[in-house]
Amino acid sequence: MNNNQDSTAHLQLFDTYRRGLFPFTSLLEDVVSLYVCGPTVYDYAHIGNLRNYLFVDILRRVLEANGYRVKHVMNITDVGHLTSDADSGEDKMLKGARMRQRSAWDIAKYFEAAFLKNMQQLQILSPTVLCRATEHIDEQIEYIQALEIKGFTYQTADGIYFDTRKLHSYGYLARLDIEGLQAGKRVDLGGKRHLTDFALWKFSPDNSTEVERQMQWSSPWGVGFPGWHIECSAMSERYLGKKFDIHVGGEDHINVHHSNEIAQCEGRHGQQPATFWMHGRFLQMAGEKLSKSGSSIRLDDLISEGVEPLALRYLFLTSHYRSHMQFSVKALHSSALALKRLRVMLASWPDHGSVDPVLKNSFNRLVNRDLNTPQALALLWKVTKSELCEPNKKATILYFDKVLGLSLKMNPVSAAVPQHILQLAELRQQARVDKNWRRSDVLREQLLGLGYQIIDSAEGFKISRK
RNA sequence: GGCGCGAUGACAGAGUGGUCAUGUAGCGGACUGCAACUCCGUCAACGCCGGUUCGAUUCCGACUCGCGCCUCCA
Repeated sequence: MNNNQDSTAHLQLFDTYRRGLFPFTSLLEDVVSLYVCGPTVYDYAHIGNLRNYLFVDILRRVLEANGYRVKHVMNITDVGHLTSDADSGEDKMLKGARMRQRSAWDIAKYFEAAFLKNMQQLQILSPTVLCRATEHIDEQIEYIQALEIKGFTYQTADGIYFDTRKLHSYGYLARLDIEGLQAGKRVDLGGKRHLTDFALWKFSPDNSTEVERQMQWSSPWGVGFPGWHIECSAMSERYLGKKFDIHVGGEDHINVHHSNEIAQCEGRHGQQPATFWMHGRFLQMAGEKLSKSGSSIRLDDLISEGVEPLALRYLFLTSHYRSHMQFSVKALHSSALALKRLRVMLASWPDHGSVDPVLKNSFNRLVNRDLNTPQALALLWKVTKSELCEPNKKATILYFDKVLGLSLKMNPVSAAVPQHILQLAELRQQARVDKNWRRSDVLREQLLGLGYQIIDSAEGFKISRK
């Protein structure tokens, strides 16, 4: 909407379903309905998880920059496999040790809060609706009943399953080769009829030797809990209807989770739920993906090493969301430095300039081309070196920052400096006046060790966090 | 075994059939008591082999290497 410019300026997004870049048009005139597969809250989010939500945040901001209001729904998967039976080893032992004496419900609540805090630290806008799987059990049961009535389900010893053979289109999103999969299957089918069939409802183990599940509900099929995929279908429909504009998730969801969501929706309504399917690629470290169970890095780890959260945001924006990114502390530091330099530069420029219309246009064009933040950042740096007057540079860059979300207006130099630090800095200044170079160098080293950097100038000195 | 993705300078990472990405680092210089900050200047790349083309890092094909999903995972 309201893109009165040429066609290249119109928002274009990559749709996994059609495997290509397409002009974005919304179902309703000025509202975009967006569903995001949120976190499973059984552990801390690592920075790879966070990258994906940052991608969503950019999408949201770009949509808003295009004049849309965004109805942004994200689920919290708080139905986990947090049973007391250890069916997948060491990871759960670690969790148990960390969270000893706490129920599955408490754990979900705890990690949800930790996740939301990370969102805030990265200046990721809150969804307009945040919905928990455990609070929508009725909708899920109803959804399964609807599928049952249409004949897409069957029962096995451990649950109710979706029969994927009943849908000719199954797996189209992932371009799955069903026959090939079947031929090369590596997993035991259990009671399933076909490899791609999946659980809609799982029965609680009624074996008395096993400790009772902490999270379970009664249903028409018996006591149990919902399958992995049904929550997203049930909740997206609840909040956005059976057809909405954009569905987002990580690349790992293409093959299974989203294929199954589509299957559920096609089973019930005869159509797939979203116009656009968008997927963020993984962050990697040393060439490998990060994982919740293996070695991973959390935002809190970085913060405790003195890294500002928004430096991570900057780093992520230097790559495209559809590329794998190699994370390293070195790269993070280079981003932190770049970010700081931008802020110092902006702080030194006068306010009350006006946004340059040509550059504004170029910026919008870049982010409208499938959220090309790397090029948008490159443009930003070009603005700093452009012929514009300083107030206008500043206004233009702050306009960019509405999408980038880097708090470029923050002035690192004027940030509060503790009194004792300031005193040291003044002692050093006095030593310099006395030409006591040795003493002044010692004090400078000391301040640096405390994380503060002195910037000398003709008029005196300034001090800022390193 | 099935499906898919990638290979760009020291690092991170865009992009393009023939002109510069960008940031950090490096190098040279200015500034400085010495530094830092800042400023000016500067080096540097497109995995390998063929093909298409006047011309390919960019298009096509083979190869090598790497990665993801198929099992909870963004």
